[in-house]
Amino acid sequence: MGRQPCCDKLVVKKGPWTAEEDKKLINFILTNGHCCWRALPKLAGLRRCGKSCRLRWTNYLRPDLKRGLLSHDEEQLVIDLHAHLGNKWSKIASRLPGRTDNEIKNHWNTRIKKKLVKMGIDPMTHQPLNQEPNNTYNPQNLSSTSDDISMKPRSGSTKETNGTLTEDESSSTVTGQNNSTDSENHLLSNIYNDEELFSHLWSDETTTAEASWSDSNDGFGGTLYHHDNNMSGAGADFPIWSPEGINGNDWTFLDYCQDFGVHDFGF
DNA sequence: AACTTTATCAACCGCTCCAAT
DNA sequence: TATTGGAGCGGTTGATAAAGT
Repeated sequence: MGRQPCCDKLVVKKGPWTAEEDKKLINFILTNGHCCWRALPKLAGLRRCGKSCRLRWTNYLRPDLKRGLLSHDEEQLVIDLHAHLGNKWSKIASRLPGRTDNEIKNHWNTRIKKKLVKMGIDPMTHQPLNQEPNNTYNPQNLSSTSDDISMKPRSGSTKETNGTLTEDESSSTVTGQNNSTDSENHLLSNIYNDEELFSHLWSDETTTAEASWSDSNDGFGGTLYHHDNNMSGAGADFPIWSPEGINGNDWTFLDYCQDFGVHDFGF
């Protein structure tokens, strides 16, 4: 007996989500939470697969999402984390508040990968190209060739035990020029400079960001939403939310709701 | 201006993981 | 312990925009 498909492929709609569908999904989750993704589409009146709803929510509609291009520091952190974790995009994303695994994966494949190759670094091994993976990695060879990404030296071998990195990784630092905002820089530099905090971030325990999301998930009480000024392109047409309410708060979640009609969200 | 190529990103697919039974 | 089914993850695709010729 085969396994039942997650949804009736003949009934479910595919392709880009419409504003109307977004509205239904947001409205339902705000009101009821997402108890069961499989059952959600029917309950919410959507002709979508539960998986599709989950993806849409986690990658696009979630209120704590920070959209727009990754800042230099975020990019640097992704490279660093990728060197430790490999293509574990969800784990990497969990270290970058407001970023999704899909977003990071896309960014890696479309931008970072190319930059690293351009710099003569193998994106998969993080070793210089034309060099055996086991050979000693010498970051000084790279610093002169890197344009806007600098690779930090790997201290010791990459180790991960049950998802928790050992101490010599936790003390690693990220260097490089940046073009992100002062607040981001301050935040990130504090993280990097605080070994204890960084060590904590390496652990698999729930991060502060995740916790804050959890806190705000019960109807988003007390959560501040903001528009990320850095966003660009198509993303600018969609809601940009973050729980911290930093970086200039000129577009709130409620504004977005207003576009649909606040009443539609049950407020 | 028209066409082609390249880049980007939202969304889908199929698989694995893991909790419940 | 084995089975089942939901959730989540990573790879890939396809549509669209932007850049180049």
